[in-house]
Order: sequence, then structure tokens, then C-alpha cells
Amino acid sequence: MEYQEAKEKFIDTWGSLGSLWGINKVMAKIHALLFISPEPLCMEDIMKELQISRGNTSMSLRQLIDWGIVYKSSIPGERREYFSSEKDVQELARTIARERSRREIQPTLKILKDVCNIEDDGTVETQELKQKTKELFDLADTANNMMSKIVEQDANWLTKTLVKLLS
Amino acid sequence: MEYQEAKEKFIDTWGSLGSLWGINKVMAKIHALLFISPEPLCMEDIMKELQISRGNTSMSLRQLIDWGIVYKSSIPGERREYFSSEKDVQELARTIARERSRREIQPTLKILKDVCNIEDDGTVETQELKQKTKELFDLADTANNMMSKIVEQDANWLTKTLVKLLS
DNA sequence: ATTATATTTCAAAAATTATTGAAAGTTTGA
DNA sequence: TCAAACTTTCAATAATTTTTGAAATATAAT
Repeated sequence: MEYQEAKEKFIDTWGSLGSLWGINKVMAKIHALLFISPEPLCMEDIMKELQISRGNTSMSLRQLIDWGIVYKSSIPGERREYFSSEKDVQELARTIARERSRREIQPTLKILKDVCNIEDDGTVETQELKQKTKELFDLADTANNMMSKIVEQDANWLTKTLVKLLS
Repeated sequence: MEYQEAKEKFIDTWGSLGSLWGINKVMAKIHALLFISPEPLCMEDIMKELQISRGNTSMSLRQLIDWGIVYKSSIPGERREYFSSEKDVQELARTIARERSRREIQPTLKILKDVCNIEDDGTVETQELKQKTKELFDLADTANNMMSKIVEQDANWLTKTLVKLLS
């Protein structure tokens, strides 16, 4: 496999994987491109490389910056802006985990909590609803807490913990 | 909040959360409905409750059964078939983790491995591609292994481990 | 074998989501 | 201040995904 083919394969794979972490295909592809690029790229570079429109590039970059995994940088004496990605995979994972928790898990937990705390009217249906949502709440809360722990730790905590778990 | 309102809220929330674990909204809603239903339901019940067509119900149920989180059961002397969901949240989580790994993570790992093993032609670009995909591979592989471990363990391992991690 | 009941299939329609591109807006240097 | 270089916005369009519904198929009782 040649460099060009490998690069395209990686960008494409990462792109279709976007849904796994809650962003769309173009966003994920731009991130992939920046992630493996040794130098920051400008909008023109990104548009040409991925064959997407100026508008799409602009909005996707904004969302990536909003997520906190792409940075804007300017080169002194240059008019145009350059973009680069977070290069540390641990930090990348941590940022993604933090954002997903904030955007999706926390709001869900809130609703599960409300639902499992409704008044018990004595019917089997209500009891089942209360019990099952409580169980889901506990599971999701525990998983979310684990994610928070990971987020707060130093760079090597995750690796060390996993090694311990797997031994 | 009344039973009916709480029920609808739960089904709706779980529905929009479907994307988080890779299934569509109707599939997730049907799963939610069965999850909190004390008794198995037939197609007619599900269609009426969620206001969806017969065809959609049929196909969604098939996919849920394919995922392994909904079961078909027949009541002796009854013509129609009944459906119920896996009720144990731990087992549910384990099944979902197992399926996601099989459907998305494993194929991605394979491609990352191929890409990071291309021949080093000495250019900075190739070296960056190789290094970054290697780092992602390692991270994803570790995370996937942790998931596998969780999948293989007995029912209480997850809880015990998490408690240990959080202490 | 026939009928009544239940389920599946799949092409067409609807709904949702992503993308374009041109006009409006910004910024910088002269 | 002006004009060139670049970026953003957003209504229109395109692509994708989901849903419908009616015909085909299956099943079980008589």
C-alpha cells in the first residue's frame, strides 16, 4: 500500500467512524486529515484534499474547534488562518469523553432520574417502569463516573489502570 | 409526573439515544417499550403504542432480535407471536458492548493496523501517518480489550471493578 | 384444501441530515 | 479609505436514511 492509498483509507475509515463518537462524516474526515498532517493546513488545503465546499469546510472546522480538538493558528505575516488537530491521542480521547458526557449522558441521566422517581401508584406497570429506569440510571451513572475519573487523571493513569484491569 | 407521561418521556429519551449505541430511533423505542413492559407484547400492541407501521415494526423487531436484545416467544394456543426484551441491564450492556465491538471496532482496528504497517518511504508525511495510526491503534485496542474483559466476566465483575476504580 | 390470521418484503414516499455556492461580512495592508 | 484576501452565513439543493403500506408469503385450525 502506497502513502496516498493508506492516507485515503485512514481518512475514510475515520470519517465513517464519526458516528461512533457523535460527529458527522466531514467533521471526522477533516479531523483525520489534520491529525496525520505534520504541518497545520489552511482552508484551501482542506477543501482541495477532501473535495468539499468552502462553506462546509468553514462550518465543520468551527464545530471541531467548538469540540476542542482542532486549533486555529496564524502564521506571522500570513493573512490566512491555519488549522491543526490535537496530536496527543490520550488528550484526544479525554476531550471526546468529556464532551460526550456533557452533551448526551448528563441530560439522559437527568431524565432517567426524574422518571424513576415518579410516585408509585401501586400498579405493576409503574413499578416496572420505576425499577427498570432506576437500574439503567445506576448503570449509566457508574459508567459516566468512570469516564469522569479518566478525564480528571494525569496522562498515564488510563494506561496504568487498563494494564491493571487486564492483568 | 404521571405514569403515562413518564413512560413516554423514557421511551422518547431512550429513542434519541439510540444513535449512541448504533441503532435507529424506532429500534431503540421498541426496545425501551419492551424493556419496561411487565408482559411480552405482540406486534399490534407495539404498533399502536408507538404509532408506527406494521412493516417498520416487523423489520425493527427483526434487527433487535439479530442484535440479541429482544426475544420472540409464543403463548401456547395463541396464533400471534410475542416479543420481550432482555431485562437484566448488565446482560444488556454486555450484549451491546459485544455487538458494537464486532460490528465497528474490530473492522476499524484491522484497517488501522494495515495503515500503520505500510512501508516507510522516509518522508515526514509517511512517518507521521504511521506513527499516528499506530497510536490510535494502541488506544483503540486497549479500550476494546477492556470491553472484551467486561464481556467475559461474571455478572458482578463490572460493578466490583468500577467500585474499586472509583474508590 | 380452504380460510382466517399473522408476518414479511420491498418499491415508493417522506423525513431528516448534509452540502453547496454565492452574497455578505471581516480583516489587513497600502 | 479602499481594495484584495479570506471567512462566514444561510437559503436552496442534494444525498441519505427512515417509514409506509399494500401485495406476497406463511401458518394453523377446521
